[in-house]
Amino acid sequence: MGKNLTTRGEDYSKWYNELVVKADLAETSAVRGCMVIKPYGFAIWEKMQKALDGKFKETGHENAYFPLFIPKSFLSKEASHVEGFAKECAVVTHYRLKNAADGSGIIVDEEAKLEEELIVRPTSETIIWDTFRRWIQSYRDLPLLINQWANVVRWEMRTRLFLRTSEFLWQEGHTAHALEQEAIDEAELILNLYADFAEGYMGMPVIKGLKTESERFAGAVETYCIEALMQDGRSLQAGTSHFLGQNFAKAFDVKFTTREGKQELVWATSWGVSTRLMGALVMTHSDDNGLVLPPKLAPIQVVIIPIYKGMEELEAITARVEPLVRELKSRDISVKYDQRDTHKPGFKFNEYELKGVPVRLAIGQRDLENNTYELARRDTLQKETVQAAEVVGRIEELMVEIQETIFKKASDYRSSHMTEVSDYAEFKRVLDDKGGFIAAHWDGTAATEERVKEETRATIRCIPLEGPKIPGKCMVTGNPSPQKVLFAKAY
RNA sequence: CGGGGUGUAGCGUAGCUCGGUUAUCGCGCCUGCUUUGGGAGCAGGAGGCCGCAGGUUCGAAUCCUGCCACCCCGACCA
Repeated sequence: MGKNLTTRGEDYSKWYNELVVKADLAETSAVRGCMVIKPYGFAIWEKMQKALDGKFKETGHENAYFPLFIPKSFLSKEASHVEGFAKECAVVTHYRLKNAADGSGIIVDEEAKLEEELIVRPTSETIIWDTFRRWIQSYRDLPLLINQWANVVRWEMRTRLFLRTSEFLWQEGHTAHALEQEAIDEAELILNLYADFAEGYMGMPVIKGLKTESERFAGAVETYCIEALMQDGRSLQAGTSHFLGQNFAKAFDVKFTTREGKQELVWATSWGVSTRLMGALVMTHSDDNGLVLPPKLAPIQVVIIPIYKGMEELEAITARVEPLVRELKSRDISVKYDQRDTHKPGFKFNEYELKGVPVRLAIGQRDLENNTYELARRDTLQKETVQAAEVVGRIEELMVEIQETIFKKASDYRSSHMTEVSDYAEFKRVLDDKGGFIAAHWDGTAATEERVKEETRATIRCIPLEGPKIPGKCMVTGNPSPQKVLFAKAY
């Protein structure tokens, strides 16, 4: 473990990569663009999964699982969908290997060529809608609210741990509805669910909005998104929820019989969040000492570190700690008592700070004599000495306080990096000097959006759903604009 | 796929311009003793096809050719 996590600003990307590796979340793998998620990182992902899955179930969704492979012909059934994903698909062409005749090793057996190539799913709309056609006959089968936890593969040119890997884990929801408005309501329900999760669990403030046409999901009529601001002033798309209209119903011929006996196409949504949220979590809260995890997602919420000389002292400390561990566990607080004799307390302090454990509790001879504990909180690095009788209550308070404090800190950062501008010169100046979100008027055309992107590398992150909608004039062309939109450099 | 860069122990590196004993240093790892309230100290030890293949040479980490891999900047993207 080094002390050199301090390069933020100068080289944020390097800082991020080192942090992910040193905090034991993940590492690059031997497979191009893929990563290995390590046990500590996966434990955080599992907490995210559990919280999200609970929310999906509360709102009537059910989990299912669909194939990893998609026949090439399925993908091409929806025109804009295939166009959006064609350039980044891994393709299975053969099903057998053999020993090379010249003994040089294993080669692909050309005789085992598939008649139809299989695509490793980049997303599952097509395979799922092919299935939905058989599941949906009548209005009684609707709405159909399905989610799947899965891995997908997108062969990106450039990858970054968690933020963009060739293979990633996610959940993808796919729903079918009898009425257009029902599907729109579903897409918005999920958008709000994602935002509540991001803010309530991750402590990460997000902006809910609509994507512009050019940023829209391939095959969607409307794409809703949540956008979060990272500490280097760039925006990260943290989740999307799509209203698909009847595009996939048409492509896969999914019709149902209405109450009146008529045949109609169903209305659809799809939505997803991925392990990218792990990257967002790291980039939102971490500091130069390492990760800062929100208590609601921390695999270890409290770590207890004994400070002792000799086995007798350790035994005395352990005798006092064990009932405390039981008490904390009974209150659903995850606690680790680290009595390894192979590392000194100072080493452990730094290790758990690096890993973002919200609360550290230290106990030594001094505390045994005074009947106290030393509590240290990760978010502010403040220490306090607490009487033994009050320690459980104080820890419970801290779980809430830390969750609130880091959310507030991230919110304050975002507020201070949200700038309203009225002209293009000011826009460029703010973008260069400060970064963050910039609210500006836009004439609604793809041409203007493209021009801004080329000239400044900033893109329209979203058209915000909330806040004032005051008309004005486009900062570039001067043409009328119904409301300001949010620009930022993005990941 | 375009432009730039780097491959030396688990990680980070020196050496390469100008070829020459046993390949440098730090972290980590192993053993022992002493330590333990903020990343321990001392002593000893293990670990290398110097990215791969070929060439030049008495001799190659170092020079030449080819290949491969990775990183950064673009284009692409959750």
